[in-house]
Amino acid sequence: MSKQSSEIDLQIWQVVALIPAGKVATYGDVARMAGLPGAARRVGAALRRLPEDSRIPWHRVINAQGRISLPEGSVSGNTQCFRLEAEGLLLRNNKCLDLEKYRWRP
DNA sequence: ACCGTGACTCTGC
DNA sequence: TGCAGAGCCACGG
Repeated sequence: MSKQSSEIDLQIWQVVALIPAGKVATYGDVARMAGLPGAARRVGAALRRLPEDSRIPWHRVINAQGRISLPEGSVSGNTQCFRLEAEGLLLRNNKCLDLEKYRWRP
């Protein structure tokens, strides 16, 4: 891994770390707040590189449709779903949540 | 430097 | 509501 790419990952992780419990942000939001407007895909890549034991609340990052972008049934996907519910977020139809209600607006 | 890739997003049919 | 297409950005081979 190059030093610069790690810098961007750190930037993204720092933004994600700011999302309060009970709130969520979309990949696009995180990218914009990290100074990388339009680089939503880059955010996903950064989260994928997070260490397994990281305390960064990566589960609070969802897609623009209010749904979990991880494959349904995957270990990480279930973990994200579980953690969101643990924070009191209601998943409509068991997979969709109300962005208007839970979206983090700094 | 070129090209394929992806935990994305928006538009249109 | 669902899916395909086309932008999108940065990375890695």
